[in-house]
Amino acid sequence: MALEHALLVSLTERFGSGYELARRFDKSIGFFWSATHQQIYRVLRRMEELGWIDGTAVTQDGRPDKKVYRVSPAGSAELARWIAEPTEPGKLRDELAVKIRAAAHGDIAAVCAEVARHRDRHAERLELYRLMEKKDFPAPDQLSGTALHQYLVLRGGIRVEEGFTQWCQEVLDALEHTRTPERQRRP
Amino acid sequence: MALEHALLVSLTERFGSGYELARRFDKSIGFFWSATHQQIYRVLRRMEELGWIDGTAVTQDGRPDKKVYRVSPAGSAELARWIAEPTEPGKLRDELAVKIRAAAHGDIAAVCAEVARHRDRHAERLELYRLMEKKDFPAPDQLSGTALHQYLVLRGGIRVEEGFTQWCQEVLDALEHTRTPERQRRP
DNA sequence: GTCTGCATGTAACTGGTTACATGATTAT
DNA sequence: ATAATCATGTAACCAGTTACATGCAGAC
Repeated sequence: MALEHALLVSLTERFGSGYELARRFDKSIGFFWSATHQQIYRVLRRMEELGWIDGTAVTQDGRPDKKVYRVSPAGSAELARWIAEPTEPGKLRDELAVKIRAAAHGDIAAVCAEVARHRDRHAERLELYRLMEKKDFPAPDQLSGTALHQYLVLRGGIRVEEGFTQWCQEVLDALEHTRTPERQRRP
Repeated sequence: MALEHALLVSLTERFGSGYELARRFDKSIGFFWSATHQQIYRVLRRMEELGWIDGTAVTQDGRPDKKVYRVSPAGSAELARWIAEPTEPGKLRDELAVKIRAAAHGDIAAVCAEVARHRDRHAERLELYRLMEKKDFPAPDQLSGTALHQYLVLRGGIRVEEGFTQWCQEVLDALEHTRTPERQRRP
């Protein structure tokens, strides 16, 4: 049920249309909770039915009409309620781990290539996040409120990506070591 | 599509019934890819239709009959094919991050409690994984084959849980610091 | 004249969860 | 008695993805 509430957060801070929300999701919130525009439209409709948000049709010229949503008092209450409610830590789901575990039943060289690819992807993400950290939060000690919370989530992303890149490297080292054990010790 | 292949791995190493697979999933593979027994039964049926596995009804006395599955040559081929196929790094989905991001719109004390709870859960998992590491893999340098791959996946779990516990602590420190900033400096 | 951006939508499908049912055996 | 374990299943549901459709505006 987090998508609804992620949208409530986004709309609380700035009202907008489904399209705009989908674009916002490509940044910040989308790093840890993503959704396609179809899913967003559907959820917005349901949220409007529930009375959590109010939609207003806005006619535009030169552009398609749009429907702008605002959080209702009921929506704010729901968000506050949800925040205080305990959540189960979600389970991990990593296909790469399944492949590593399955490596003995296939081509180990291919698994290595795959792990290297993932390592590079995670390293890229990590670099992006570190750039954002430097640029958007140069003085983290002085942060408070929403800016602080945004920073803390970004820190989470950084830690996760660090963990993944390091793990991929560890796996690569171990797998390649067993593939060519003698060569490692030659002068 | 990873559940099918996780089941193929499990069945390749030891044949078994749906029930047994579900129980195995509670350990090892289940740490990074879990499934309910209903989902497993359904997927097994589909896999049998595809010819990846062969099921044999086994009558037991004193216990309910069961259906034991074995991987067919086609199943082995499919597993090998899948292993070599590239996969997209899956997106993160963490509700806790959404809550932290939303903290300004609700009760920050409740968010702190939630973060502390998650930190403890992750710390428990971490301890469990470290125990498994010590007990099941006392000499990781000598590992090879499936045992090595199991170990490497466990290492991933350890890194992830380390990252999460540390992140939760960082968030807690930051949030509690802003709640009572003056008291931190009193003698 | 083709491509990108804005803006929304339907339909079909996949993957997974929740709730419930059955029925025997063994352990407390 | 009653609870847990073994073993499988149906049905309904929820969340999310993929594919496709529409149509105009502005840029190249």
